[in-house]
Amino acid sequence: MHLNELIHTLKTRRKILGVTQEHLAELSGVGLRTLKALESSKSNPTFNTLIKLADVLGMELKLDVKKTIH
Amino acid sequence: MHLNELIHTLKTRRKILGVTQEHLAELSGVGLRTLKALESSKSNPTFNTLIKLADVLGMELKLDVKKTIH
DNA sequence: CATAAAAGAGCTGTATAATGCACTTAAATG
DNA sequence: CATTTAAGTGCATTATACAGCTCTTTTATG
Repeated sequence: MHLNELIHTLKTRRKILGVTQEHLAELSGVGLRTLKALESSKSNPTFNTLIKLADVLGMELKLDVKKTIH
Repeated sequence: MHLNELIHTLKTRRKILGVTQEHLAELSGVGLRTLKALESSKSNPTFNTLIKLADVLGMELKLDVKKTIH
């Protein structure tokens, strides 16, 4: 999952939940400016930032060995 | 997946593949100093750094909605 | 279509991730 | 157990993530 895909996933999830950027920023502890920059592809977020957002959105980051369908 | 877990996963995978930090740094384009700091829990890596390492290690980062076993 | 709400951007300061180099410590190997 | 190789640390620099404030643009709503 590359950055654009991840951004899209986060953004879509936020909208599904009906949460504004401002509210998500408050809930997650991530700065509003940071969230805006992230969602508009203006940054390379840190792991901590992603985790904070994912937690509030009921999501999780996973790192797995790639599997091929055989 | 929180940071310590992710670090452990990366480190374990690197060792399974029998790759040194130095070699992984070269292959991934991540600075050796950066990799050392990451593996010894001295940093909060960026998404790009994680992707670079995951790619070389045959792994992938995923962001999914949490599921409960029901 | 006017107004309000949300999203995005410019400017800027601070904190820290990324990096290289040199050195130390730990682990592996003959 | 001496030597080599890998891993980890201190120091310093550069780049940039994070943050808040303000303003603009876009989207939603009456």
